[in-house]
Amino acid sequence: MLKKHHGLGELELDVLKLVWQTPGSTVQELVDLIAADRACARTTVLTVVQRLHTKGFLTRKKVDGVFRFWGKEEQSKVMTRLIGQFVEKVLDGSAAPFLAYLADSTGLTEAQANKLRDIVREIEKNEGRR
Amino acid sequence: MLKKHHGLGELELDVLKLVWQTPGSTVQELVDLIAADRACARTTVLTVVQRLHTKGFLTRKKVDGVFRFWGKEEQSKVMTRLIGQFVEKVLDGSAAPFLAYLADSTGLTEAQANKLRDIVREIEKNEGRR
DNA sequence: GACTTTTGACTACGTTCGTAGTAAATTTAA
DNA sequence: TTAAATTTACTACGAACGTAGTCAAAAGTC
Repeated sequence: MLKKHHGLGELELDVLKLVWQTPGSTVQELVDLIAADRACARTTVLTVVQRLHTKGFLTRKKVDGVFRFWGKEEQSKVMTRLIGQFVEKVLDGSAAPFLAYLADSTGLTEAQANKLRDIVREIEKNEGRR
Repeated sequence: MLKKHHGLGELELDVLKLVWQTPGSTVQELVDLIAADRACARTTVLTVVQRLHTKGFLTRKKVDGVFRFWGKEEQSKVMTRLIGQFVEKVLDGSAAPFLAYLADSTGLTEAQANKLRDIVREIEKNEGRR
C-alpha cells in the first residue's frame, strides 16, 4: 500500500522484471507472460512498455518489423537503487528497522534471529551519533 | 523514484513520521515542523493530515477547540508492514537482496557487514526451497 | 460587539500510473 | 494486390497524491 518512492508503478516494475527474465521479448511475449499472473489487456502492457522505454528503463530494437525490448541497466543495479531509495525515504537511512523486521519475521532460525538482534543493537549504537 | 507500494505518498509518510515524533500535534505544529524540511502551504499539510485520518493512520481529538493527532498504530508496526510490502512486491519476497545491499552499503563496520553476509548466505539457502 | 486571526471543511487542478479503446501502420495471407 | 491479422501510436479516463485556494466556523482581541 505504498506509493511513489522510486518512479516505477507496480505493473511497470512487474513488466520490467519480465524483460530482465526474458531479454529481447516482444510486447506480445510479455503479454503472454504477464497473463499468467494477472489479467490485463494487450494495450495495457503495450502502454506500460512504452512508458518504461520513455523513462529510459528499456532499450528497443526493431527486428523483422517487431520491436524487441531489453533492460537498459542490469537488474541488480536498478534493484540496488530501489532499495537505496527505500532505505533513504522510508527508513530515513537507517538499517535498524529492516533488521528488526527480519528478526521478527518468520523464516529465520532462532540462531539467525539472535545474530540479527545483536547486529541491530550494534547498529543502533552507531546510528545514535548520526 | 518508486511509486505506490504501500498506500502512503511521500508527504503523507513524512507527516505521519512527524506525528509519531510529536504525538498530539496540531496541524499548525505539523506545518511548522515540516517547514523546516520543505516549503508547502498550510492547507497542503491540512489536506494530508485529513487524508491520513481518513485512511485510518491517525486518531484525532479536539482539545480546546483544536484537533490534536496521534498515530493509530505505533511506528514500528507500520514500518514493519511497509518493509514487508516492499520485500514482497519489489524483491519478490526475498530479503536477501536487501541484506546484500545493507552489507555493501556504507555505515556498517566490516565486522557487521561480514556477519550480515553470513546470514544472507544462510537465508539464501533457506529460500532456495521456497 | 465588531474586527482579526486561527482552524477546518470543501473544492479543485496537475501529474503519475493502471487500464484500455480506437485508429494507423505494417506485415502476412489469399 | 487486396483483404485479414498483427503491431504500434495516440488518446482517454479514473484513482491516488501533492499542492493549494476559498470560505465558513470558531476563537481571540480591542
